[in-house]
Amino acid sequence: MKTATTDATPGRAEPGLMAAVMRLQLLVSAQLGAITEGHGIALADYLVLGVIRRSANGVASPSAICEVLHRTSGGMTLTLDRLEGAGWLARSPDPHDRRKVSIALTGRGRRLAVAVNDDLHKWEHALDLGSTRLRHIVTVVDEIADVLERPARP
Amino acid sequence: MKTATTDATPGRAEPGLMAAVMRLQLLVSAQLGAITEGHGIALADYLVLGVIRRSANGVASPSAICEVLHRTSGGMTLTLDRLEGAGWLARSPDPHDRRKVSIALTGRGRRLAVAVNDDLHKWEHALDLGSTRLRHIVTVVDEIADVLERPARP
DNA sequence: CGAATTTCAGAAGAACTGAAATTG
DNA sequence: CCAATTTCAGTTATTCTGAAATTC
Repeated sequence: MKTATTDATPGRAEPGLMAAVMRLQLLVSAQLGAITEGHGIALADYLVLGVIRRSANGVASPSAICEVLHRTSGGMTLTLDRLEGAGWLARSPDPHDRRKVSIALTGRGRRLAVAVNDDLHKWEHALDLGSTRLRHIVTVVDEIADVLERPARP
Repeated sequence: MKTATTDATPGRAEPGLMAAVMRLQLLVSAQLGAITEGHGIALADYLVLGVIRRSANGVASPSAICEVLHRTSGGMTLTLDRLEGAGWLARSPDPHDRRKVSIALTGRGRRLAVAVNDDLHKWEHALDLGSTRLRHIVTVVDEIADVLERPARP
């Protein structure tokens, strides 16, 4: 019976999408983190600002942010408290449904997010990939993400 | 002249390698985390096992692991304590240089790592990308990682 | 003695879980 | 009354920082 192990060979046997993506993830986290820290914000916190900035009308609800970033509501409250305290975002009550809260960036928050974003673009350019190549890469990355995003088949 | 501003338009203006990679990162973390948790180990801890398993002779030093995973030595000591306590790895003194310590997986640790790896492969297959397409994707991901890995030009 | 490697002690910060409060 | 949304309280687990110990 040999069906037990899928991979008995010690060396690398398959392409290994996961290993590749994990390696990319570690490198990206380290470098993006360095960029955001340079602006005085943690990567995880910048992601929150980014989600808000990219939301419709620049406004998002806490629960929507939770869903995108895979975080819990309780933890997000703390994070939003911190970011609000830093003056990067503001809460405001939803006029139509008073259970809800709208989160929007403040001027400072938007400026920070844009500044970080600009650095990211510079960083991309410094990679010195051709723009054609860049577009191709982005297409492929988006493709993987699309596949991962579609609901796991039941 | 259009080269000046990076992004004045509200909508999406550029490919945005970073946004794409970040999205991928979030999706991958969530799904890989779910897989490792299913085996009773956190993703971060599994990464440590993975680094050891893929090291030469299946042996690594704490500092080498730190470098790969961008962690501090103090923190790694705690992590190794935990993983050793769980019976997944073992420390042994280096015979040539007694300042050093060698970390190797135990049988249980290796079995766990292999089991997780098998699940990752199944998961990859379930994505149902053609194997040609898969190889292409891996190639592209590796290419980005290679670019990021080479020292930031001075 | 200076450098390298690991570990220890203490602390901080972030996130989660479960329950409570408010509103639809 | 039930569901949805956010917040609160308490806890837990993980990591970091800085210094100490050992050895080259």
